[in-house]
Amino acid sequence: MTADPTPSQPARGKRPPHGEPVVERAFALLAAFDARHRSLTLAELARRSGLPKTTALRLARVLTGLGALERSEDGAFSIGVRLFEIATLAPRAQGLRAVAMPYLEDLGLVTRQHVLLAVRDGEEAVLVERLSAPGADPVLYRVGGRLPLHSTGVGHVLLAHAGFDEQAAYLARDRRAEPEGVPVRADALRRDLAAVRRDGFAVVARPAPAPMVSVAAPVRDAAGEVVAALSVVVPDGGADVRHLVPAVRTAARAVSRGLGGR
Amino acid sequence: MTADPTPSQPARGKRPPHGEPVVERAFALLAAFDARHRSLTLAELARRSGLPKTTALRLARVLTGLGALERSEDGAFSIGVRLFEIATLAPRAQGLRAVAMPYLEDLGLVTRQHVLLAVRDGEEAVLVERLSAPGADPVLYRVGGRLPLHSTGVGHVLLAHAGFDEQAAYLARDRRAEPEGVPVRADALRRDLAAVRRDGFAVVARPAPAPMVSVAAPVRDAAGEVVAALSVVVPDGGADVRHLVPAVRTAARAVSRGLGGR
DNA sequence: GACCCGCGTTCCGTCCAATGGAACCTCCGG
DNA sequence: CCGGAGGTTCCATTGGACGGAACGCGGGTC
Repeated sequence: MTADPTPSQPARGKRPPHGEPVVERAFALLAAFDARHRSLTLAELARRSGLPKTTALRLARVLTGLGALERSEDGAFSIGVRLFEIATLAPRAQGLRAVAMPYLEDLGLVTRQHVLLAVRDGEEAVLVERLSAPGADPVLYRVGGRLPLHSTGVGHVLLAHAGFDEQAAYLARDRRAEPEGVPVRADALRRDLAAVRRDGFAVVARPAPAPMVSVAAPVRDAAGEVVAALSVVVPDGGADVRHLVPAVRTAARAVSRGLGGR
Repeated sequence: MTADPTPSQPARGKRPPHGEPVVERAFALLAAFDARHRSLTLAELARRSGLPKTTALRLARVLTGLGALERSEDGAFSIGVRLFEIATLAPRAQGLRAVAMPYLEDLGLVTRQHVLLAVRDGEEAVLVERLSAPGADPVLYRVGGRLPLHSTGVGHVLLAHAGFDEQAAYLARDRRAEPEGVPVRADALRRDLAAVRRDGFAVVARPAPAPMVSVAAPVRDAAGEVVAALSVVVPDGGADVRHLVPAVRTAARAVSRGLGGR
Protein backbone atom coordinates (compact mmCIF):
# COMPACT_ATOMS: atom_id res chain seq x y z
CA MET A 1 0.00 0.00 0.00
CA THR A 2 3.02 2.20 -0.21
CA ALA A 3 2.64 2.45 -3.97
CA ASP A 4 -0.91 3.61 -4.41
CA PRO A 5 -2.04 3.65 -8.05
CA THR A 6 -4.19 6.67 -7.18
CA PRO A 7 -1.53 8.92 -5.69
CA SER A 8 -3.91 11.52 -4.23
CA GLN A 9 -6.71 10.66 -1.84
CA PRO A 10 -10.03 12.21 -2.92
CA ALA A 11 -10.05 14.93 -0.24
CA ARG A 12 -13.52 16.05 -1.25
CA GLY A 13 -15.16 19.09 0.20
CA LYS A 14 -12.62 21.16 2.01
CA ARG A 15 -14.06 24.29 3.49
CA PRO A 16 -11.28 26.84 3.65
CA PRO A 17 -10.58 28.16 7.14
CA HIS A 18 -12.35 31.45 6.62
CA GLY A 19 -15.46 31.90 4.57
CA GLU A 20 -17.38 35.12 4.83
CA PRO A 21 -20.86 34.84 6.23
CA VAL A 22 -23.35 33.40 3.78
CA VAL A 23 -25.52 36.46 3.58
CA GLU A 24 -22.56 38.59 2.62
CA ARG A 25 -21.67 36.15 -0.11
CA ALA A 26 -25.18 36.21 -1.45
CA PHE A 27 -25.05 39.98 -1.46
CA ALA A 28 -21.73 39.86 -3.25
CA LEU A 29 -23.54 38.13 -6.07
CA LEU A 30 -26.06 40.95 -6.28
CA ALA A 31 -23.28 43.50 -6.09
CA ALA A 32 -21.55 41.84 -9.04
CA PHE A 33 -24.02 43.58 -11.33
CA ASP A 34 -23.48 47.14 -12.46
CA ALA A 35 -24.67 49.47 -15.18
CA ARG A 36 -22.35 47.91 -17.73
CA HIS A 37 -23.12 44.37 -16.61
CA ARG A 38 -26.85 43.93 -16.14
CA SER A 39 -26.73 40.34 -17.29
CA LEU A 40 -24.07 37.88 -16.16
CA THR A 41 -23.34 34.23 -16.86
CA LEU A 42 -22.49 31.93 -14.00
CA ALA A 43 -18.79 32.10 -14.79
CA GLU A 44 -18.84 35.92 -14.86
CA LEU A 45 -20.84 35.98 -11.66
CA ALA A 46 -18.29 33.76 -9.96
CA ARG A 47 -15.35 35.82 -11.20
CA ARG A 48 -16.84 39.19 -10.37
CA SER A 49 -18.02 38.15 -6.92
CA GLY A 50 -14.83 36.30 -6.10
CA LEU A 51 -16.74 33.16 -5.17
CA PRO A 52 -15.94 29.60 -6.29
CA LYS A 53 -18.07 28.52 -9.21
CA THR A 54 -19.92 25.91 -7.20
CA THR A 55 -20.78 28.29 -4.41
CA ALA A 56 -21.87 30.96 -6.84
CA LEU A 57 -24.19 28.52 -8.56
CA ARG A 58 -25.75 27.30 -5.35
CA LEU A 59 -26.37 30.79 -4.02
CA ALA A 60 -27.53 32.16 -7.34
CA ARG A 61 -30.11 29.41 -7.49
CA VAL A 62 -31.37 30.24 -4.05
CA LEU A 63 -31.63 33.90 -4.99
CA THR A 64 -33.40 33.00 -8.19
CA GLY A 65 -35.90 30.97 -6.21
CA LEU A 66 -36.53 34.01 -4.05
CA GLY A 67 -36.95 36.26 -7.06
CA ALA A 68 -33.94 38.41 -6.24
CA LEU A 69 -32.34 37.15 -9.42
CA GLU A 70 -33.86 35.97 -12.67
CA ARG A 71 -32.42 33.54 -15.13
CA SER A 72 -33.04 33.85 -18.83
CA GLU A 73 -33.34 30.92 -21.18
CA ASP A 74 -29.73 31.19 -22.23
CA GLY A 75 -28.71 30.72 -18.62
CA ALA A 76 -27.67 34.28 -17.86
CA PHE A 77 -28.59 35.85 -14.54
CA SER A 78 -29.95 39.34 -13.97
CA ILE A 79 -31.53 41.29 -11.12
CA GLY A 80 -35.12 40.23 -10.58
CA VAL A 81 -38.36 42.15 -10.50
CA ARG A 82 -39.04 40.94 -6.97
CA LEU A 83 -35.98 42.82 -5.76
CA PHE A 84 -37.23 45.92 -7.53
CA GLU A 85 -40.54 45.45 -5.77
CA ILE A 86 -38.88 45.37 -2.37
CA ALA A 87 -36.61 48.27 -3.19
CA THR A 88 -39.59 50.48 -3.97
CA LEU A 89 -40.30 50.36 -0.25
CA ALA A 90 -37.10 52.23 0.59
CA PRO A 91 -38.32 55.43 2.24
CA ARG A 92 -35.33 57.45 1.13
CA ALA A 93 -35.65 56.37 -2.49
CA GLN A 94 -39.08 55.55 -3.81
CA GLY A 95 -40.87 57.06 -0.83
CA LEU A 96 -39.14 60.36 -1.42
CA ARG A 97 -39.62 60.07 -5.14
CA ALA A 98 -43.36 59.55 -4.79
CA VAL A 99 -43.93 62.86 -3.04
CA ALA A 100 -41.41 64.75 -5.16
CA MET A 101 -42.52 63.56 -8.57
CA PRO A 102 -45.21 66.16 -9.34
CA TYR A 103 -42.95 69.04 -8.45
CA LEU A 104 -40.09 67.61 -10.43
CA GLU A 105 -42.34 67.41 -13.45
CA ASP A 106 -43.39 71.03 -13.07
CA LEU A 107 -39.78 72.04 -12.86
CA GLY A 108 -38.96 69.98 -15.90
CA LEU A 109 -41.69 71.59 -17.95
CA VAL A 110 -40.50 75.05 -17.04
CA THR A 111 -36.80 74.54 -17.68
CA ARG A 112 -37.03 71.98 -20.49
CA GLN A 113 -33.77 70.37 -19.43
CA HIS A 114 -32.72 67.92 -16.70
CA VAL A 115 -34.14 67.67 -13.21
CA LEU A 116 -32.33 65.62 -10.57
CA LEU A 117 -33.34 64.31 -7.16
CA ALA A 118 -30.63 62.76 -5.00
CA VAL A 119 -29.92 61.58 -1.47
CA ARG A 120 -26.60 61.11 0.25
CA ASP A 121 -25.25 57.65 0.97
CA GLY A 122 -21.90 57.79 2.65
CA GLU A 123 -19.48 59.86 0.62
CA GLU A 124 -21.51 59.89 -2.53
CA ALA A 125 -24.93 60.93 -3.71
CA VAL A 126 -27.37 58.41 -5.14
CA LEU A 127 -29.61 59.60 -7.92
CA VAL A 128 -33.20 58.82 -6.97
CA GLU A 129 -34.86 60.34 -10.00
CA ARG A 130 -33.94 62.07 -13.19
CA LEU A 131 -36.32 63.68 -15.62
CA SER A 132 -34.94 64.78 -18.95
CA ALA A 133 -36.80 66.78 -21.53
CA PRO A 134 -36.91 65.17 -24.97
CA GLY A 135 -34.68 67.77 -26.59
CA ALA A 136 -32.25 68.04 -23.70
CA ASP A 137 -28.50 67.66 -24.02
CA PRO A 138 -26.31 64.70 -23.14
CA VAL A 139 -27.41 62.22 -20.54
CA LEU A 140 -25.32 62.67 -17.44
CA TYR A 141 -26.22 60.30 -14.68
CA ARG A 142 -28.39 57.25 -14.38
CA VAL A 143 -31.22 56.71 -11.90
CA GLY A 144 -29.75 54.53 -9.19
CA GLY A 145 -26.26 55.66 -10.07
CA ARG A 146 -23.82 57.56 -7.87
CA LEU A 147 -22.59 61.14 -8.12
CA PRO A 148 -19.60 62.75 -6.44
CA LEU A 149 -20.40 65.20 -3.65
CA HIS A 150 -17.98 67.83 -4.88
CA SER A 151 -18.49 68.93 -8.47
CA THR A 152 -22.27 68.51 -8.57
CA GLY A 153 -25.03 70.83 -7.44
CA VAL A 154 -26.92 68.24 -5.44
CA GLY A 155 -23.63 67.04 -4.02
CA HIS A 156 -22.77 70.49 -2.69
CA VAL A 157 -26.17 70.81 -1.05
CA LEU A 158 -25.96 67.38 0.56
CA LEU A 159 -22.40 67.87 1.70
CA ALA A 160 -23.12 71.32 3.07
CA HIS A 161 -25.77 69.86 5.33
CA ALA A 162 -23.97 66.70 6.31
CA GLY A 163 -22.98 66.10 9.91
CA PHE A 164 -19.97 68.10 11.04
CA ASP A 165 -17.73 65.08 11.43
CA GLU A 166 -18.67 63.52 8.14
CA GLN A 167 -18.12 66.77 6.35
CA ALA A 168 -14.74 67.28 7.95
CA ALA A 169 -13.68 63.74 7.08
CA TYR A 170 -14.74 64.23 3.49
CA LEU A 171 -12.92 67.52 3.14
CA ALA A 172 -9.80 66.15 4.75
CA ARG A 173 -9.44 63.18 2.48
CA ASP A 174 -11.52 63.21 -0.58
CA ARG A 175 -10.62 66.13 -2.73
CA ARG A 176 -9.85 64.22 -5.85
CA ALA A 177 -10.16 65.66 -9.29
CA GLU A 178 -13.41 65.07 -11.09
CA PRO A 179 -14.32 66.57 -14.43
CA GLU A 180 -11.07 66.06 -16.23
CA GLY A 181 -8.40 66.17 -13.59
CA VAL A 182 -8.70 69.53 -11.91
CA PRO A 183 -8.10 68.97 -8.20
CA VAL A 184 -10.63 70.47 -5.84
CA ARG A 185 -9.28 72.99 -3.37
CA ALA A 186 -10.53 72.07 0.09
CA ASP A 187 -10.64 75.65 1.34
CA ALA A 188 -12.51 76.90 -1.70
CA LEU A 189 -14.99 74.08 -1.35
CA ARG A 190 -15.39 74.88 2.32
CA ARG A 191 -16.27 78.47 1.47
CA ASP A 192 -18.74 77.30 -1.14
CA LEU A 193 -20.44 75.03 1.35
CA ALA A 194 -20.78 77.88 3.84
CA ALA A 195 -22.40 79.95 1.11
CA VAL A 196 -24.79 77.10 0.33
CA ARG A 197 -25.85 76.94 3.96
CA ARG A 198 -26.26 80.71 4.10
CA ASP A 199 -28.11 81.21 0.81
CA GLY A 200 -30.15 78.02 0.69
CA PHE A 201 -29.03 76.98 -2.77
CA ALA A 202 -25.96 75.91 -4.73
CA VAL A 203 -24.74 76.77 -8.21
CA VAL A 204 -22.09 74.51 -9.69
CA ALA A 205 -20.62 74.73 -13.17
CA ARG A 206 -19.06 71.82 -15.01
CA PRO A 207 -16.90 72.28 -18.05
CA ALA A 208 -16.97 68.46 -18.47
CA PRO A 209 -18.03 66.98 -21.70
CA ALA A 210 -20.38 69.83 -22.50
CA PRO A 211 -20.40 72.95 -20.32
CA MET A 212 -23.32 72.66 -17.93
CA VAL A 213 -24.55 74.50 -14.86
CA SER A 214 -26.53 73.06 -12.03
CA VAL A 215 -28.75 74.91 -9.58
CA ALA A 216 -29.65 72.89 -6.50
CA ALA A 217 -31.65 73.32 -3.29
CA PRO A 218 -32.16 71.26 -0.12
CA VAL A 219 -35.21 69.16 0.73
CA ARG A 220 -36.02 68.84 4.42
CA ASP A 221 -38.03 66.29 6.37
CA ALA A 222 -40.54 66.95 9.12
CA ALA A 223 -37.72 67.40 11.64
CA GLY A 224 -36.08 70.06 9.46
CA GLU A 225 -33.16 67.81 8.56
CA VAL A 226 -31.88 67.97 5.00
CA VAL A 227 -32.67 64.55 3.55
CA ALA A 228 -32.31 65.16 -0.17
CA ALA A 229 -31.35 67.67 -2.80
CA LEU A 230 -33.04 68.66 -6.00
CA SER A 231 -31.56 70.43 -8.97
CA VAL A 232 -31.92 71.50 -12.55
CA VAL A 233 -29.05 71.06 -14.96
CA VAL A 234 -28.89 73.34 -17.99
CA PRO A 235 -26.27 74.04 -20.64
CA ASP A 236 -23.86 76.76 -19.58
CA GLY A 237 -24.62 79.38 -22.17
CA GLY A 238 -22.92 82.09 -20.18
CA ALA A 239 -26.39 83.52 -19.72
CA ASP A 240 -27.73 84.20 -16.29
CA VAL A 241 -28.83 81.06 -14.50
CA ARG A 242 -29.74 82.93 -11.35
CA HIS A 243 -33.25 83.32 -12.57
CA LEU A 244 -33.68 79.58 -12.07
CA VAL A 245 -32.95 79.86 -8.36
CA PRO A 246 -36.46 80.85 -7.23
CA ALA A 247 -38.08 78.01 -9.19
CA VAL A 248 -35.68 75.42 -7.79
CA ARG A 249 -35.99 76.66 -4.22
CA THR A 250 -39.76 76.79 -4.49
CA ALA A 251 -39.91 73.24 -5.78
CA ALA A 252 -37.59 72.04 -3.02
CA ARG A 253 -39.73 73.70 -0.40
CA ALA A 254 -42.86 72.18 -1.92
CA VAL A 255 -41.31 68.73 -1.63
CA SER A 256 -40.27 69.49 1.94
CA ARG A 257 -43.81 70.45 2.74
CA GLY A 258 -44.93 67.15 1.21
CA LEU A 259 -42.64 65.40 3.68
CA GLY A 260 -44.19 67.25 6.58
CA GLY A 261 -41.35 69.77 6.82
CA ARG A 262 -41.35 73.48 6.42
CA MET B 1 -29.10 10.94 38.31
CA THR B 2 -32.78 10.51 38.97
CA ALA B 3 -33.05 13.42 41.37
CA ASP B 4 -31.09 16.29 39.96
CA PRO B 5 -30.95 19.33 42.24
CA THR B 6 -30.84 21.57 39.21
CA PRO B 7 -33.83 20.22 37.36
CA SER B 8 -32.95 21.71 34.02
CA GLN B 9 -29.46 21.74 32.59
CA PRO B 10 -28.65 25.06 30.84
CA ALA B 11 -29.12 23.63 27.34
CA ARG B 12 -27.81 26.76 25.69
CA GLY B 13 -27.90 27.19 21.98
CA LYS B 14 -30.22 24.56 20.67
CA ARG B 15 -30.50 24.68 16.95
CA PRO B 16 -33.96 23.34 16.12
CA PRO B 17 -33.98 20.36 13.77
CA HIS B 18 -34.98 22.38 10.74
CA GLY B 19 -33.90 25.91 10.06
CA GLU B 20 -34.46 27.32 6.62
CA PRO B 21 -31.34 28.24 4.72
CA VAL B 22 -29.79 31.45 5.95
CA VAL B 23 -30.23 33.36 2.75
CA GLU B 24 -33.94 32.65 2.75
CA ARG B 25 -34.18 33.90 6.28
CA ALA B 26 -32.39 37.09 5.40
CA PHE B 27 -34.75 37.55 2.51
CA ALA B 28 -37.70 36.93 4.81
CA LEU B 29 -36.57 40.00 6.71
CA LEU B 30 -36.65 42.09 3.55
CA ALA B 31 -40.01 40.61 2.62
CA ALA B 32 -41.40 41.66 6.00
CA PHE B 33 -41.72 45.19 4.65
CA ASP B 34 -44.71 46.27 2.61
CA ALA B 35 -46.41 49.46 1.55
CA ARG B 36 -48.11 49.83 4.92
CA HIS B 37 -44.98 48.91 6.85
CA ARG B 38 -41.99 50.73 5.44
CA SER B 39 -40.38 51.05 8.83
CA LEU B 40 -40.24 48.20 11.34
CA THR B 41 -38.81 47.79 14.82
CA LEU B 42 -36.82 44.70 15.67
CA ALA B 43 -39.79 43.15 17.44
CA GLU B 44 -42.07 43.76 14.46
CA LEU B 45 -39.43 42.45 12.12
CA ALA B 46 -39.13 39.26 14.13
CA ARG B 47 -42.89 38.78 14.31
CA ARG B 48 -43.56 39.48 10.66
CA SER B 49 -40.71 37.32 9.40
CA GLY B 50 -41.41 34.51 11.81
CA LEU B 51 -37.83 34.48 13.05
CA PRO B 52 -36.68 34.39 16.67
CA LYS B 53 -35.78 37.80 17.98
CA THR B 54 -32.11 36.98 18.31
CA THR B 55 -31.82 35.64 14.81
CA ALA B 56 -33.72 38.57 13.39
CA LEU B 57 -31.37 41.00 15.11
CA ARG B 58 -28.23 39.25 13.93
CA LEU B 59 -29.36 39.06 10.34
CA ALA B 60 -30.80 42.55 10.31
CA ARG B 61 -27.43 43.85 11.46
CA VAL B 62 -25.65 42.03 8.69
CA LEU B 63 -28.08 43.44 6.16
CA THR B 64 -27.64 46.89 7.62
CA GLY B 65 -23.90 46.56 7.25
CA LEU B 66 -24.41 45.68 3.61
CA GLY B 67 -26.74 48.62 3.06
CA ALA B 68 -29.74 46.46 2.24
CA LEU B 69 -31.37 47.81 5.38
CA GLU B 70 -30.97 51.11 7.16
CA ARG B 71 -31.49 51.82 10.79
CA SER B 72 -32.78 55.14 12.01
CA GLU B 73 -31.79 56.75 15.27
CA ASP B 74 -34.84 55.43 17.05
CA GLY B 75 -33.76 51.89 16.17
CA ALA B 76 -36.32 51.19 13.46
CA PHE B 77 -35.27 49.38 10.30
CA SER B 78 -36.20 50.25 6.74
CA ILE B 79 -35.14 49.24 3.24
CA GLY B 80 -31.83 50.84 2.33
CA VAL B 81 -30.75 53.02 -0.54
CA ARG B 82 -28.12 50.48 -1.51
CA LEU B 83 -30.82 47.95 -2.27
CA PHE B 84 -32.56 50.54 -4.41
CA GLU B 85 -29.31 51.08 -6.22
CA ILE B 86 -28.97 47.40 -7.04
CA ALA B 87 -32.62 47.09 -7.99
CA THR B 88 -32.25 49.82 -10.60
CA LEU B 89 -30.14 47.30 -12.52
CA ALA B 90 -33.11 44.98 -13.05
CA PRO B 91 -33.52 44.87 -16.82
CA ARG B 92 -37.23 44.22 -16.66
CA ALA B 93 -37.85 47.09 -14.26
CA GLN B 94 -35.57 50.10 -14.44
CA GLY B 95 -34.03 49.05 -17.73
CA LEU B 96 -37.42 48.94 -19.35
CA ARG B 97 -38.47 52.12 -17.59
CA ALA B 98 -35.48 54.01 -18.90
CA VAL B 99 -36.35 53.46 -22.54
CA ALA B 100 -40.09 53.85 -22.00
CA MET B 101 -40.03 57.05 -19.97
CA PRO B 102 -40.08 59.65 -22.76
CA TYR B 103 -42.99 57.98 -24.52
CA LEU B 104 -44.89 57.61 -21.28
CA GLU B 105 -44.48 61.30 -20.68
CA ASP B 106 -45.78 62.15 -24.11
CA LEU B 107 -48.77 59.95 -23.52
CA GLY B 108 -49.35 61.57 -20.16
CA LEU B 109 -49.32 65.06 -21.62
CA VAL B 110 -51.85 64.11 -24.26
CA THR B 111 -54.32 62.31 -22.02
CA ARG B 112 -53.78 64.30 -18.82
CA GLN B 113 -54.59 61.27 -16.69
CA HIS B 114 -52.71 58.15 -15.59
CA VAL B 115 -50.14 56.22 -17.58
CA LEU B 116 -49.05 52.77 -16.43
CA LEU B 117 -46.14 50.51 -17.38
CA ALA B 118 -46.17 46.96 -16.05
CA VAL B 119 -44.48 43.58 -16.45
CA ARG B 120 -45.75 40.17 -15.51
CA ASP B 121 -44.29 38.30 -12.57
CA GLY B 122 -45.96 34.96 -12.08
CA GLU B 123 -49.70 35.40 -11.78
CA GLU B 124 -49.63 39.11 -11.17
CA ALA B 125 -48.42 42.25 -12.87
CA VAL B 126 -45.83 44.48 -11.22
CA LEU B 127 -46.17 48.20 -11.80
CA VAL B 128 -42.85 49.50 -13.11
CA GLU B 129 -43.91 53.09 -13.60
CA ARG B 130 -46.89 55.30 -13.12
CA LEU B 131 -47.24 58.87 -14.24
CA SER B 132 -50.23 60.81 -13.01
CA ALA B 133 -51.22 64.23 -14.16
CA PRO B 134 -51.59 66.77 -11.36
CA GLY B 135 -55.35 67.10 -11.73
CA ALA B 136 -56.00 63.40 -12.27
CA ASP B 137 -58.47 61.33 -10.26
CA PRO B 138 -57.80 58.90 -7.44
CA VAL B 139 -54.48 57.16 -7.12
CA LEU B 140 -54.90 53.52 -8.06
CA TYR B 141 -51.71 51.56 -7.85
CA ARG B 142 -48.25 52.20 -6.49
CA VAL B 143 -44.98 51.87 -8.37
CA GLY B 144 -43.54 48.54 -7.31
CA GLY B 145 -46.98 47.28 -6.33
CA ARG B 146 -48.87 44.37 -7.84
CA LEU B 147 -51.98 44.34 -10.02
CA PRO B 148 -54.29 41.44 -10.83
CA LEU B 149 -54.07 40.10 -14.37
CA HIS B 150 -57.81 39.97 -14.89
CA SER B 151 -59.62 43.24 -14.28
CA THR B 152 -56.82 45.54 -15.46
CA GLY B 153 -55.86 46.64 -18.96
CA VAL B 154 -52.19 45.85 -18.63
CA GLY B 155 -53.13 42.58 -16.98
CA HIS B 156 -55.24 41.52 -19.94
CA VAL B 157 -52.44 42.32 -22.35
CA LEU B 158 -49.84 40.45 -20.31
CA LEU B 159 -52.09 37.45 -19.73
CA ALA B 160 -53.11 37.31 -23.38
CA HIS B 161 -49.47 36.94 -24.38
CA ALA B 162 -48.40 34.63 -21.58
CA GLY B 163 -47.22 31.13 -22.37
CA PHE B 164 -49.99 28.70 -23.23
CA ASP B 165 -49.55 26.60 -20.11
CA GLU B 166 -49.31 29.55 -17.76
CA GLN B 167 -52.41 31.10 -19.26
CA ALA B 168 -54.36 27.86 -19.00
CA ALA B 169 -53.29 27.41 -15.39
CA TYR B 170 -54.36 30.93 -14.55
CA LEU B 171 -57.73 30.58 -16.22
CA ALA B 172 -58.36 27.23 -14.60
CA ARG B 173 -57.77 28.37 -11.08
CA ASP B 174 -57.67 32.04 -10.53
CA ARG B 175 -60.95 33.57 -11.50
CA ARG B 176 -61.59 35.29 -8.22
CA ALA B 177 -63.66 38.38 -7.87
CA GLU B 178 -61.84 41.69 -7.91
CA PRO B 179 -63.51 45.09 -7.98
CA GLU B 180 -66.20 44.46 -5.40
CA GLY B 181 -67.01 40.81 -5.59
CA VAL B 182 -68.10 40.12 -9.13
CA PRO B 183 -66.63 36.75 -10.15
CA VAL B 184 -64.82 36.65 -13.46
CA ARG B 185 -66.23 34.27 -16.02
CA ALA B 186 -63.38 32.17 -17.42
CA ASP B 187 -64.92 31.74 -20.83
CA ALA B 188 -65.69 35.44 -21.19
CA LEU B 189 -62.13 36.27 -20.16
CA ARG B 190 -60.81 33.73 -22.62
CA ARG B 191 -62.73 35.45 -25.44
CA ASP B 192 -61.44 38.82 -24.34
CA LEU B 193 -57.86 37.57 -24.40
CA ALA B 194 -58.32 36.23 -27.92
CA ALA B 195 -59.59 39.64 -28.97
CA VAL B 196 -56.58 41.29 -27.36
CA ARG B 197 -54.22 39.07 -29.34
CA ARG B 198 -56.16 39.73 -32.51
CA ASP B 199 -56.58 43.50 -32.17
CA GLY B 200 -53.32 44.38 -30.46
CA PHE B 201 -54.91 46.28 -27.59
CA ALA B 202 -57.17 45.81 -24.58
CA VAL B 203 -59.96 47.92 -23.15
CA VAL B 204 -61.03 47.17 -19.60
CA ALA B 205 -63.60 49.05 -17.56
CA ARG B 206 -63.69 49.15 -13.80
CA PRO B 207 -66.70 50.31 -11.84
CA ALA B 208 -64.54 50.11 -8.69
CA PRO B 209 -64.23 53.09 -6.47
CA ALA B 210 -64.66 55.54 -9.31
CA PRO B 211 -65.65 54.31 -12.77
CA MET B 212 -62.49 54.14 -14.87
CA VAL B 213 -61.50 52.71 -18.22
CA SER B 214 -58.10 51.48 -19.21
CA VAL B 215 -56.67 51.16 -22.71
CA ALA B 216 -53.56 48.97 -22.91
CA ALA B 217 -51.13 47.73 -25.55
CA PRO B 218 -48.22 45.26 -25.60
CA VAL B 219 -44.52 46.12 -25.59
CA ARG B 220 -42.24 43.68 -27.40
CA ASP B 221 -38.53 43.00 -27.12
CA ALA B 222 -36.08 42.44 -29.96
CA ALA B 223 -37.24 38.84 -30.30
CA GLY B 224 -40.85 39.94 -30.71
CA GLU B 225 -41.86 38.57 -27.32
CA VAL B 226 -44.31 40.62 -25.26
CA VAL B 227 -42.31 41.73 -22.24
CA ALA B 228 -44.46 44.51 -20.85
CA ALA B 229 -47.72 46.36 -21.21
CA LEU B 230 -48.49 50.04 -21.21
CA SER B 231 -51.81 51.73 -20.63
CA VAL B 232 -53.68 54.92 -19.98
CA VAL B 233 -56.38 55.02 -17.34
CA VAL B 234 -59.12 57.63 -17.67
CA PRO B 235 -62.44 58.24 -15.92
CA ASP B 236 -65.29 56.35 -17.55
CA GLY B 237 -67.45 59.17 -18.75
CA GLY B 238 -69.39 56.99 -21.11
CA ALA B 239 -67.68 58.91 -23.88
CA ASP B 240 -65.74 57.15 -26.55
CA VAL B 241 -62.35 55.95 -25.33
CA ARG B 242 -61.55 54.29 -28.63
CA HIS B 243 -59.89 57.44 -29.84
CA LEU B 244 -57.15 56.75 -27.28
CA VAL B 245 -56.26 53.44 -28.91
CA PRO B 246 -54.00 54.81 -31.64
CA ALA B 247 -52.01 56.91 -29.20
CA VAL B 248 -51.50 54.00 -26.81
CA ARG B 249 -50.56 51.57 -29.56
CA THR B 250 -48.17 54.06 -31.09
CA ALA B 251 -46.46 54.66 -27.76
CA ALA B 252 -46.18 50.92 -27.14
CA ARG B 253 -44.64 50.40 -30.53
CA ALA B 254 -42.23 53.24 -29.94
CA VAL B 255 -41.08 51.60 -26.71
CA SER B 256 -40.77 48.27 -28.52
CA ARG B 257 -38.60 49.92 -31.11
CA GLY B 258 -36.48 51.33 -28.30
CA LEU B 259 -35.97 47.76 -27.09
CA GLY B 260 -34.81 46.70 -30.52
CA GLY B 261 -38.14 45.15 -31.45
CA ARG B 262 -40.58 46.02 -34.19
C1' DG C 1 -10.80 13.60 -35.86
C1' DA C 2 -8.22 14.28 -31.93
C1' DC C 3 -7.40 17.79 -28.69
C1' DC C 4 -8.14 21.56 -25.68
C1' DC C 5 -10.63 25.02 -23.26
C1' DG C 6 -14.37 27.06 -20.83
C1' DC C 7 -18.89 26.64 -19.22
C1' DG C 8 -22.62 24.61 -16.44
C1' DT C 9 -23.72 20.96 -13.54
C1' DT C 10 -23.92 17.04 -9.93
C1' DC C 11 -21.82 14.66 -6.16
C1' DC C 12 -20.52 14.30 -1.41
C1' DG C 13 -17.05 14.16 2.76
C1' DT C 14 -15.83 17.62 5.92
C1' DC C 15 -16.40 21.20 9.49
C1' DC C 16 -17.34 25.87 11.10
C1' DA C 17 -20.78 29.46 10.82
C1' DA C 18 -25.24 29.97 12.25
C1' DT C 19 -28.44 29.21 15.86
C1' DG C 20 -31.69 30.66 19.66
C1' DG C 21 -32.58 29.99 24.77
C1' DA C 22 -31.00 32.13 28.93
C1' DA C 23 -30.06 36.22 31.03
C1' DC C 24 -29.51 41.29 31.59
C1' DC C 25 -30.67 46.12 30.87
C1' DT C 26 -33.77 49.92 30.08
C1' DC C 27 -37.99 52.17 29.57
C1' DC C 28 -42.73 52.43 30.30
C1' DG C 29 -47.48 52.35 32.47
C1' DG C 30 -50.13 51.04 36.40
C1' DC D 1 -42.71 48.72 43.30
C1' DC D 2 -43.66 45.59 39.85
C1' DG D 3 -44.97 43.39 35.35
C1' DG D 4 -44.28 43.59 30.50
C1' DA D 5 -42.14 44.63 26.23
C1' DG D 6 -38.21 45.94 23.44
C1' DG D 7 -33.32 45.61 22.59
C1' DT D 8 -28.99 43.48 23.53
C1' DT D 9 -24.97 40.17 24.76
C1' DC D 10 -23.37 35.60 25.67
C1' DC D 11 -22.17 31.00 24.19
C1' DA D 12 -22.60 25.51 23.74
C1' DT D 13 -24.18 22.90 20.01
C1' DT D 14 -24.73 20.90 15.31
C1' DG D 15 -26.66 20.65 10.71
C1' DG D 16 -26.31 23.53 6.67
C1' DA D 17 -22.88 25.45 3.87
C1' DC D 18 -18.73 24.54 1.49
C1' DG D 19 -15.90 23.72 -2.73
C1' DG D 20 -12.65 20.32 -5.04
C1' DA D 21 -13.27 16.41 -7.98
C1' DA D 22 -15.43 14.79 -11.85
C1' DC D 23 -18.56 14.75 -15.97
C1' DG D 24 -21.00 16.20 -20.30
C1' DC D 25 -21.12 19.48 -23.74
C1' DG D 26 -20.31 22.87 -27.35
C1' DG D 27 -17.01 25.40 -30.03
C1' DG D 28 -12.47 26.49 -31.59
C1' DT D 29 -7.69 25.00 -33.17
C1' DC D 30 -4.26 22.08 -35.27
